[in-house]
Amino acid sequence: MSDDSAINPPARLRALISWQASKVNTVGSRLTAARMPLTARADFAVLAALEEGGTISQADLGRRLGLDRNDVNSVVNRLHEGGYLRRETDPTDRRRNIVTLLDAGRTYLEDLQSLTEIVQAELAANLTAAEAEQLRALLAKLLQAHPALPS
Amino acid sequence: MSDDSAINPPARLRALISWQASKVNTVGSRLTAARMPLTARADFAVLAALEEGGTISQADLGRRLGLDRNDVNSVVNRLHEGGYLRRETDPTDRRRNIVTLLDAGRTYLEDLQSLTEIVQAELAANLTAAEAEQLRALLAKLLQAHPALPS
DNA sequence: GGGTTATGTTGGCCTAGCCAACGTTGGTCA
DNA sequence: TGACCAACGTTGGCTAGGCCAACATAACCC
Repeated sequence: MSDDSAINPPARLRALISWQASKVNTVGSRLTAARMPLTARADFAVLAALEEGGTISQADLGRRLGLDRNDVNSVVNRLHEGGYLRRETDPTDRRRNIVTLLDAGRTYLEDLQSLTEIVQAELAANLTAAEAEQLRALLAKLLQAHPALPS
Repeated sequence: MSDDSAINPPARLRALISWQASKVNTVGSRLTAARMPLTARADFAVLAALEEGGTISQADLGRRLGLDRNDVNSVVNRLHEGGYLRRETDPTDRRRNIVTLLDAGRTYLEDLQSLTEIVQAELAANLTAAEAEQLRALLAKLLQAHPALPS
């Protein structure tokens, strides 16, 4: 079998955290796509932010999630059309749309949580629990030094 | 300053390796884009594979890099038009295009290597050298359990 | 009261990953 | 040998994601 040698990526790439992260991201997308529509990832992010943050504006959602305003907008549109959240203009600041999680959104969130946990387990299948925790800690520490949004 | 609390992503997301990897990938893209055109990443991958693997076919390139055949094709097109590599049909198997790195490709590769190292340092700015090495090892171990390509 | 800033919204661009289909070529096996 | 099957390169297209620009409205500041 020459599979192993053929599949091995070049050392110059294996040395790059950015390349590895890109590949982990790709594998995660594939595992996710096997269990839910890909757009459910963004849904999950917004729902989780609402569940944790309560009623917040779309702009705040974007800042917490590291998403652009217009991208938040399209996700909120989708979730609103699905009846998962309520969207109303903030009476104290009429520029803002404040968004509130509805009960349907909570159940949707928990459904996605279950599927997500399966995907995480598959993704980290080769790691012990301690290694997975270490990996999360290192990734978090790396991310801590960088802004969630470009500007 | 309510920045810290506002910027913090929800715990449900922080617990996901896939979400963290996606964010690291995004940050890496941003840092990369500040130093080179984004397409140079794919160039770098192909050039590195050629430098390490010698003369190989496009299909082999795809397998080593985890890229789809048509994506390899477009990168090879770009590099060929730039005069960085030679592309000829394999005399022993006329289905294949075998691709060879040229001198211009080597210098281009080294140029990208320099820029890439800067980006890696910026990306891992918050990690010690030991932590960065640990992170690379954990990501590699995670990736080991997954195929580079879907099918 | 005038300029600046934040917000939501629309529209668009590019990269990346993926899939389908086609013609060509090589391999298999009946 | 001939007929099917697999691999390859190539073209074309789809989706998601990250990003930017522009606009109107609304709040803020001095």
